[in-house]
Amino acid sequence: MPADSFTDRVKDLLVRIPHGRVATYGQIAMLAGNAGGARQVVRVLHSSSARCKLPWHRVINSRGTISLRPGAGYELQKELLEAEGVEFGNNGRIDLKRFLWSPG
DNA sequence: AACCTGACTTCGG
DNA sequence: TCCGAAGCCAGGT
Repeated sequence: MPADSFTDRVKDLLVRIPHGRVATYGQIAMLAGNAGGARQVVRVLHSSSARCKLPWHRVINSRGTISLRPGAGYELQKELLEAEGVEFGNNGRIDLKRFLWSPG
């Protein structure tokens, strides 16, 4: 498989997300050079998280909430993020103003 | 090659 | 602010 595909660039970006920060699917897709490819980021996470190679828990949706449904990993992701210092609001939202990762 | 699916995003009501 | 519908791309079947 190609080494510089969109998928591989997504992997590189994911491992660059700093500890205690989060990124959105759309953001990763855009940084990887494929705006609108948010759903592909999901696929990458499936592949890599299955291999326990990437910090999949640091990826959330544009609303600042966890996309996983309760019982399907939601609580796990929340705990992992809180363990890194990410704070959740009463409604389970993360303040993207403070925790969203910026490659700059 | 066509169809299906998914941890999304955006828009309108 | 919340909900439903439509649009989106790539990999798996």
